[in-house]
Amino acid sequence: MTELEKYLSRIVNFDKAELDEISNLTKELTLNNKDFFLKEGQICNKICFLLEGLIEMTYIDENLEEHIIEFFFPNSFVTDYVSFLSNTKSDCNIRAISNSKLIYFDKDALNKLYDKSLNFQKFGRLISERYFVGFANRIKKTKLTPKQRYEMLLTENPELLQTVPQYKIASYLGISAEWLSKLRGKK
Amino acid sequence: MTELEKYLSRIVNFDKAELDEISNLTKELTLNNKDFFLKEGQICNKICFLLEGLIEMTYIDENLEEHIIEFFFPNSFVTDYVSFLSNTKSDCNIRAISNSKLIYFDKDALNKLYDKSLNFQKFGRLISERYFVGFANRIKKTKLTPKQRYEMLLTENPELLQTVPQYKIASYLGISAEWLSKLRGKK
DNA sequence: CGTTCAGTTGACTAAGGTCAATTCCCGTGG
DNA sequence: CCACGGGAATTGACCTTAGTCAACTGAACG
Repeated sequence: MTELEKYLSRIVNFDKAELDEISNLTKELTLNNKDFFLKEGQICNKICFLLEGLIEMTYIDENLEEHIIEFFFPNSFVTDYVSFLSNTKSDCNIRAISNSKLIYFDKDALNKLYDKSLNFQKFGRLISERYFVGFANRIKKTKLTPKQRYEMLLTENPELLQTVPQYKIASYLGISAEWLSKLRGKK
Repeated sequence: MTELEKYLSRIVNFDKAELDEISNLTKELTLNNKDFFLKEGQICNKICFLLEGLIEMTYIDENLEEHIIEFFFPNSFVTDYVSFLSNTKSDCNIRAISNSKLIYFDKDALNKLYDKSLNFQKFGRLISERYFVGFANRIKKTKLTPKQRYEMLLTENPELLQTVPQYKIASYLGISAEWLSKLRGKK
């Protein structure tokens, strides 16, 4: 059983034939460090599953400043789901920040799948729901102060601080790199 | 055709029988100003459709401070979708802030529906996706400064400032009521 | 008319940003 | 093995934004 199949099986109770059908749709993709998976202005028409490596998703605001909005780790889906769903140009960049191996579905393939059976529809629904729960929690965290957000990251995701340079963490938390450094020093 | 049916028809191409089936599952609910639809600690097992009135969703942080995370307007769905989906206790309050009329589905009814046909699964998926797009945009906005968030609200949703008291707007924006007042004065 | 609660205003304070200088780390070429 | 060059992190001085608290205004409603 592949990593993708393991992951999927935890979400929906697919039978062997269904898993095969999904696996047959996937294509492989290799990204080197700093390669883009998606550039601002493109429409995202893929959903990726990250096998190994590390990916960042950034957003460019109206002042042309780039903010990290998400890190993606192996065994999770990588996509600009908003662009994907609404078929609109992405305002995000998605970029490998270490050499990465992925597999992906493209949109047409996925939509065909959805129309094929209840289980596949259910799968699509559950993917959305998972994404959604993650984002909803993010919104709640934004009501915290930067310092609280940093402390929460420390307890929930300490390994992130080892694997990602500090200025990227700062961007993710929405604070300046200098201030993050000062926060860390204060301990 | 009811408002709900109109709304649904814009999402999925249901036939008459399907729409009837959905409508038959709904129950009516009236909330007076300040009545709760959901209290912290409860599991949300309903999805409501707001017919008239105004609803707020708030979140109580670890310092026991209450923050508004969403306003709901007529012809939209009202639920703590996270609690609903993951079957966990909500950390949110959902409360009418004017007299409101709603109809709702409960979870069991909806799940039965989902298993009935592809179109209903699709409906569930699309509901999630819509919710999701809304939340994703919220996350991007949190990278802006409070002032920028206020200005964005002004241009995108000016009527909100008429219908909702200012201290609630401040809570929604994540700033103090005094500071919002000062921002407004500076124009 | 008082009460009450939302909104405003001002003085003060604290959190966090900005800029610049410095140091640290690490890879690369000699 | 060393020198140096560049990006990341730290530190300090200074500034801006926003929070806090308290006093005041103002409208709404009995």
